[in-house]
Amino acid sequence: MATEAKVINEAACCGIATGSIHEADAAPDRAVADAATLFKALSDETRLRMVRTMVRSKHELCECNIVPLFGLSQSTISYHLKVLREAGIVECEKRGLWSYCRVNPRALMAAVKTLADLA
Amino acid sequence: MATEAKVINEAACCGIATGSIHEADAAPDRAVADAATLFKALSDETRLRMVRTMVRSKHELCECNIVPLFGLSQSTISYHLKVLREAGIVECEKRGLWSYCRVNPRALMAAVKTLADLA
DNA sequence: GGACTATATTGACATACATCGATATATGGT
DNA sequence: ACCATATATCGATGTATGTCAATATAGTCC
Repeated sequence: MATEAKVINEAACCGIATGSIHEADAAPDRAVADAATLFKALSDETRLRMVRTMVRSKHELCECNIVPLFGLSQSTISYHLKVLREAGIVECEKRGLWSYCRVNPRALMAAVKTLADLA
Repeated sequence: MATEAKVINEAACCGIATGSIHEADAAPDRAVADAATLFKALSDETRLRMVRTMVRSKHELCECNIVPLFGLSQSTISYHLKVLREAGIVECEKRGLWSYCRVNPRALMAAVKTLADLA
């Protein structure tokens, strides 16, 4: 029951020492599920451009600042912001009519750590 | 023509200082395109599990080692390996009938750097 | 050359995603 | 109360993606 995982013992067709393969690494779990959600949010070019714009702006941005930069409809930008929000990458605060958004650096750092743990 | 990018000067509806928004950050370019490809390859749970298995195995793995771990058809695993190869994350070497695969740590590190540059 | 095996490719299919226009919701000002 | 504006949601649509079974390709061994 320790962290030492089960190991595959059958002979491999190709001569690889199968003892070095840990089934647990191939199994689905929370870590890969979360990482997949995060990377999925970052896998769209438009969303990456939005993140880059928010990060490099000195101030938080509202949707009305963002829309004219991308040549896409307001509803599409709103959709992308929602994806980024649900992945925890972006945080928005509603003040009056406007929704002020900024990147959550801790979420990006968590992604960095996930990747670094893989490598 | 210097790296100082164009800036948006129109008045914002919401009171954000628009002078701080740089159009160039929102523009598509090679950097975001490459990053999107990379993150897209990492955005699937099965592929992340494959990467994790390869990274944590002491030896390189061939497809015949991988297929039985995932409950997916051989053609599906082959497809995922192709996606990972084309993103530069995995390298495979054909020796005889077998294709020995391992993760390219430099590619993962490049992804880490891309993310860290964003944050 | 022929039988066998590992991997790659193809075609079909269902589901997910990005996008739009239209509409709904929420807030502020008059 | 009414109107104007910012954002969210909905319905439709085309394209991309993940999956499989079947087939093709390539290498090994007799």
